[in-house]
Amino acid sequence: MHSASSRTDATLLEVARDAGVSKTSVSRYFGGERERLSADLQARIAGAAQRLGYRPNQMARSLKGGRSRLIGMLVADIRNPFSVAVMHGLEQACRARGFSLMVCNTDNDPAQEREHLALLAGYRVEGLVINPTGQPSHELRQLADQGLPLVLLDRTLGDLEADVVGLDNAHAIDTALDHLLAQGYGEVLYLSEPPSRASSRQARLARVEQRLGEGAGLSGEACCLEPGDAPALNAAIAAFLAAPGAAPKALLCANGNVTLAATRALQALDVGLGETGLMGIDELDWCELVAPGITTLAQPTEDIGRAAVDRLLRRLDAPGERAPPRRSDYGGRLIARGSTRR
Amino acid sequence: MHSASSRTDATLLEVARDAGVSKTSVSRYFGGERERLSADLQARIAGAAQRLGYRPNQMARSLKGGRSRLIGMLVADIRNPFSVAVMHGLEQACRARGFSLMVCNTDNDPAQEREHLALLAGYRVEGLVINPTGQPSHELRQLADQGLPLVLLDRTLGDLEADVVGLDNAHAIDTALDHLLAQGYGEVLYLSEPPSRASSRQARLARVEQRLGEGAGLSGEACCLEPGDAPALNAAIAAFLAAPGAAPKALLCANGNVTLAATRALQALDVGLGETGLMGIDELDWCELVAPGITTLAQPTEDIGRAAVDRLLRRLDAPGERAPPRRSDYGGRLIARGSTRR
DNA sequence: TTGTACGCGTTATCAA
DNA sequence: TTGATAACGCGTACAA
Repeated sequence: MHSASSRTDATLLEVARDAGVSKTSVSRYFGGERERLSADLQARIAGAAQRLGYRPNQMARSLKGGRSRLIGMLVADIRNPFSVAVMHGLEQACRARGFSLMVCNTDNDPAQEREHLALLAGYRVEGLVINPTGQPSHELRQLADQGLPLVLLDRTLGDLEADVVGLDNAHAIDTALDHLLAQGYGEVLYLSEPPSRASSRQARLARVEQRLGEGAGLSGEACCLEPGDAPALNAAIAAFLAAPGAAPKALLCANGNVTLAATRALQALDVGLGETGLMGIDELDWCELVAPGITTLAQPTEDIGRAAVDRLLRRLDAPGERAPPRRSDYGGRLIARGSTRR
Repeated sequence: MHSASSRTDATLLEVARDAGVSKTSVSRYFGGERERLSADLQARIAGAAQRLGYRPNQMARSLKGGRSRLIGMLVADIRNPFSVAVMHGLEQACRARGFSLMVCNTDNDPAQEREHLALLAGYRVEGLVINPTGQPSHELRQLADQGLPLVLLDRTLGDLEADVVGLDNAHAIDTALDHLLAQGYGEVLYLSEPPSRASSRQARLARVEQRLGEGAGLSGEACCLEPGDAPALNAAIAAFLAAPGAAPKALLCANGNVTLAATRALQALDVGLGETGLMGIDELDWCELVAPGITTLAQPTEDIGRAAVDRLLRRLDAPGERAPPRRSDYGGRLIARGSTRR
């Protein structure tokens, strides 16, 4: 029963010989043209393939046809649940349309990004979905210039010619601030990681500053801190809460990581949630568990994943068209909980 | 600056022509044999490759050489942080040793598992790391019989010839129960998903029942529920807490999912953590946030990932040896928090 | 409906 | 140190 130890896979030719037919027929059988074969041949081929444990060699297949049927994904931080959720949507959409997804994690490291890019290019992925780290690397620009379909998640990247799929940041900020206002909060501290080169952070920050500048019942400030700098975060929050002001105060967090850090900080400062408002962009499964529940704005991650694949395949179907980059924005969903109930 | 829209990658032959050398020399240059080429040739090839934006075609490379340099991973639930953490370790280890990781998510669906298996086999992965769903599929058994190196994460799978890497379940249970005992709890409710075909769940459950049967200061029971059946869970916990008994009571959760569900249930029942003990296997980033912090037993996920790759490559380096399956167990790390402090 | 012959981009073998 | 040539496994004309 156990086969030889050589680990040589059966080839199309072997199947053909075993079945007593030609290579072409076997190729047709596995290439989705079974109808064109006689019932007899089909049975013989199926039998032989079964017997030999034959599997078409994708490498050879894509070498010949030029179609690898592979989509690459570059994700900045695989441990970020948001990235995983998008990846899940992507993968589903890819499979549904006959593609496979090759995922590479860069750990926010430009060197790893370059390395992985070379890898994906080597496997001749037909499209690339990227959750970019910072500046577009030379490798990436080169691929883009070659005309490889590119979709950026959540943020634009320099002047790169690529579609962008992500949250409608201005609308998301409006939704959040309107919610806080409606709940009776008047003073807001917006917490974000440094927006430096991440366009989505810039967009959110800009909208926050615009809204807070307008007045209209809300005032406050924005504060950008390096992720992981807990002391600075604690200090910033403490200062905000200690500052004089009659209106109830609330914290708005730019993403899931910040929400996590801010929740830690509030616990360290022994501040009650709700009394002081807390709200974050990105829904996480623990947000309902931290009493009395943390209000979030959930991103439609599956939609985003699907949209990314759509963009990619649209470009693949119209090769050489060079349509202008397009951006698709999706709205978030407000999940109100106790942390914004006074 | 912009290249043609055709998306045809430069080939080795084109580089050779542009550089005025032979294919062989270019192949040597990119195949890691640069030392054997004269400085002049090296420079000419480098220039031409640069100019043309050449990237070796992995497909063709692996077609010829038979080495795809690909490791496949099949994960049952990509949204499980434990899986992601292991995947992270795997990926690092793969890269460090010149391999790439192709990850497929099965969403616990046997049909998807089969499909993805066919895919990975098609790309001629040289090894497979699997977080199995249930019964070994026919496809999987076939690959194993062919001698494809296989590593199972966390659970054995029927009589499949494969290495297994995971937690030392008996030791983990002992650590957990000893901790609960030391903290003064005497009555334990062990919560798990149905162990049906998952060997690690069986192992944990068996050890729990053995220990609870021994007495030695601990008594209690085990309760297996379908994931997501919140009403049943609430009822089970309520019954446990209502039952007469002098000793302080504690819940022990078999994995992260169960911990999440149990935490929800305890909140619904308005039970204070600590007063009633709560402890879970698997560390999650929110466990410290749910007041007063949830005690966990963290799995050494990165170690597990690395070990899996080690096993795989060891078999790859000794082809045809058919060493007997081997199992590697790793110890967990206790993270004591307020939920087990009375 | 079935088979023959060639090429995809690369590496390996052998000769110079 | 270099180069010519034959595979690798498959798809796809084209011919029968």
